[in-house]
Amino acid sequence: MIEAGKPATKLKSEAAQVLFERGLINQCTDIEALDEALASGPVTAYAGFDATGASLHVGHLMPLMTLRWLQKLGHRPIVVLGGGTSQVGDPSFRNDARPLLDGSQIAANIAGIRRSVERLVDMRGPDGALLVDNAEWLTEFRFLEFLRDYGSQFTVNRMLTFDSVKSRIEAQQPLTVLEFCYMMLQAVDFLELARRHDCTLQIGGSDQWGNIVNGIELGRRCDARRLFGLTVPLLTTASGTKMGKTADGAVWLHPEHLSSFGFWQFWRNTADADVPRFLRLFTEMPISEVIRLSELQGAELNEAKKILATQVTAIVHGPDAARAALEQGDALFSGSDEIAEPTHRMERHRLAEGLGLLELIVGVGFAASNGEARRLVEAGGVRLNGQVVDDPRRRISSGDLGAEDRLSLAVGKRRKALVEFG
RNA sequence: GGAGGAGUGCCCGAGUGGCUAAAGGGGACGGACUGUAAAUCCGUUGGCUAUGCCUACGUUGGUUCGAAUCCAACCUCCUCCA
Repeated sequence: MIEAGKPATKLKSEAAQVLFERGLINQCTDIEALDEALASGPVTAYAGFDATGASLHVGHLMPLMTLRWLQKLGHRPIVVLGGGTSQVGDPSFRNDARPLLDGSQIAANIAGIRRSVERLVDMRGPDGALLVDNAEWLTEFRFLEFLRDYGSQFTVNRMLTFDSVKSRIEAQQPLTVLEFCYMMLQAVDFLELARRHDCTLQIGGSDQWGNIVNGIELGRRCDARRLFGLTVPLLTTASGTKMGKTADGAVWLHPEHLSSFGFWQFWRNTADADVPRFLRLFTEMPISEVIRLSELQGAELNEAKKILATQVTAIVHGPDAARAALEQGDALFSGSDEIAEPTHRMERHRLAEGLGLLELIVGVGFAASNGEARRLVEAGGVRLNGQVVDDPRRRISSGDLGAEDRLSLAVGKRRKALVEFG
């Protein structure tokens, strides 16, 4: 087993080298043997995603990037959607049980997750990546059969030693049998994929180590198979917090939960110290280019951040969305409040009715209530046609309209609108 | 089944009859500085037809001139005992 950060002993396979230099390897059960396997022919690798949310988020990006690289280098990815395991809930490193999901929620979540996955790995063609749902086999088992076939291969003694459940037990928090069996289910997944698709490598987050190891063991005991496990690093920011939060919560991959521009902004706002690492992990630029960009200093790093944002957005949302986001970003921060195209439309007669500034701010969605809008105005954060307005009672009249009956409204540095009255 | 403890604003958490739209912290937002970074500093952080009104401290009722604060019942969670 290797730990992250240790220098790569001469790796033979391109795949292992790439994953290593990208920083995608945290731990591996047997890097030499895996390297050997990757060098001698195509390897089938899988990563699983439970349907705990309606969309994947940036935390899921690392295993997906790993699969993407493997695919690019001639190996074959399988993405497992946890339609079965989601009915149980992974207890790993959690001090309380997950709320149980019902079937319709799981189905809806899987549909959302699938769309992001399809962008990241190529499912097309006979050699394309495979997308499978573990409900396919997990729901088929009968209880006694399952216990006899697999329950006999696990000892509670060993299961209790895993860090992933230790804290729960030490904290004397209840760990139900249902949750406790999760690791068996994931182990069976691996075995099943090995049998069905000759899958020999499982990739997961570092919290999945225990679950992965169980699968490897099961493969050895049942079928004398040689399986491998690889974990990707936990994604944290330079400031030490678990990464992936914005004002509205997690940084979702699905455009319905976070717009492609919002996604782009997230990466554009990366802290300086995170830029080199993120370029490696989340873009596919040659390492030489990554290094060049990483060496930029001071304000020049902003260029690197834009490239980072655009590259990641292109991977997750497509090149067109990435380009549009870049343009939108440039326009937004060009210094003026001018935007080329109207973002909102309002009925012209509202001017005659005495449209208030606060109403306008709420109308374009920059504040949730008049009170909030009022505070923004009083704090001097609101600009009308480029001029700061600090009177909350200000009314909008036709005199405020410029060419084509438009006016610009901006709140803070990053929220700008062009309203057209027609 | 028995005994005790807890449920407060986006989150954590103080508050045990009026001065409480509720300390403090976090987060978020706005401002200054700047590079859309980090650090720092300042301000704001329930709603409204706004010198007033309404809604809010698990739920429902009650005591009181007046309750987040007292009482009762209920719901949820936790701890200990059986």
